[in-house]
Amino acid sequence: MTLHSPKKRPSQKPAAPYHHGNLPEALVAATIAIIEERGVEHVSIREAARRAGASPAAPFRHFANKTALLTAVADQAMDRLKNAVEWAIAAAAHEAPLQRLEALGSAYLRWALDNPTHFQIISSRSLIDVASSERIGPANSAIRALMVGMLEEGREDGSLDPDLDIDHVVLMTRAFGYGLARMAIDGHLAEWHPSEPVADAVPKALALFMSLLRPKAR
Amino acid sequence: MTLHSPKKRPSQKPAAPYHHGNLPEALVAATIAIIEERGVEHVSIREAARRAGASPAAPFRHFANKTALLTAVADQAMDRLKNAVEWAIAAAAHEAPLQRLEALGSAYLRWALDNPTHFQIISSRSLIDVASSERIGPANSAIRALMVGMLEEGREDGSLDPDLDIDHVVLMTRAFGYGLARMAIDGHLAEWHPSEPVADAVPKALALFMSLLRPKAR
DNA sequence: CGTCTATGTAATCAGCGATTACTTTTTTGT
DNA sequence: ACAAAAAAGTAATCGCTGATTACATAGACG
Repeated sequence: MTLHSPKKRPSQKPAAPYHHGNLPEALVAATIAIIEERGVEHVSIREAARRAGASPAAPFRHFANKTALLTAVADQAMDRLKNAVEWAIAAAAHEAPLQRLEALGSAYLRWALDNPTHFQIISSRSLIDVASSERIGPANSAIRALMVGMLEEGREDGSLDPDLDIDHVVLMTRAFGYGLARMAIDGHLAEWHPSEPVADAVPKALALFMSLLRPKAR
Repeated sequence: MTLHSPKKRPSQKPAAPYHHGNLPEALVAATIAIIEERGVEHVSIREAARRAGASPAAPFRHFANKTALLTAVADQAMDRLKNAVEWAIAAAAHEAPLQRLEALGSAYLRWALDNPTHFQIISSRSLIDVASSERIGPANSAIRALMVGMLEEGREDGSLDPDLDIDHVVLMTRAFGYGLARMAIDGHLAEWHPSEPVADAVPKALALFMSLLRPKAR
């Protein structure tokens, strides 16, 4: 006890400094882990704080409430979905417009099935607050704009019936894709269509839908 | 205090007998009221018990847990949806098969928009336990069977492309209808398609979808 | 160096789902 | 008719939750 440095904390491990360093990110990561382990309905602020090594009240310094925390998770998830979609479109850049639309739908559905918990969060409107997010609304608008562009192109080159109102085609397409993803993730699909594994039925349904969009042989 | 009847309870009002009479039903009704007032995520067993005039523990004599209570609500809601759909089909009994399918879809969507809270409950797979319900699974199967019947009829009379696989058409149709209903109820539709009131967009999207199902002019 | 601010904690509140032990009523068998 | 059993209620309690308040500490910055 003579020449030892007069540190107040002689313990070996760094022993959790008073300030975490990056608590917000740690909380988001912990929340994602909870969701993946136990489902989105079991998320609790206190558990996230526990995992991040903070007190139960600490999260409230960074997130006004539980909704804000989950909205931060949703923001991150939405970025990933948007990236997945944009990457798939870029890979299909040389194809016909309705092929690219199908690629978009395929990427959307694949991402949803691969990341069901993230999909549930960005889809929820009771757990998150879309209005207070800076990413979710714009990302959805961007995806919609891509769809509109492809459909307009398809109308010009004759691969889409020119009488169709594009706004409603976009809505119909989104309703189909969203409904299919939710059915698959929430378990409705397995109940409704038990004859086939979900992973097989989803792309088949998408292909069928796209085939209806194209002009029939005449 | 002499000739009065020796009743133990001389109070004027019946004063809440020890046994409620029909607590299960009262709890289901109270739960529905809570859902409609404050949303499905604010349902609590204790609040339902309070409204039914029972102690916080009383509900557990009739429902094993919160899920069981909400499943009872869902059972009742599913009956109503099934009735709405069957009534609409009966009213269209004289029409062509794809017209009847559209009538089914229209009734489904109208019921969903008119009863958003009930729709949310029967659609949820985290709040209720479909496997332990005696109504939900069969009702869904019945609706699916109606759709299959109409589509088979449509294939025979030439109003549906005979190459289409009916199982996948049914799945696609259900995904579209379910997705559209959820988008409308959860608020996605207003975000995605802001140019038009939800109540206008839904039937238009349905009509558009049905038009794709019919053979094109050739 | 000293102060201000950001970030953390402890203590507390009301509400929740669920369980246990106990009480009261109704049903039922003889 | 009546006692025993079953059904239906209650009170008290547990551990958990979201959120708030008052206080403590660390870091940033003049």
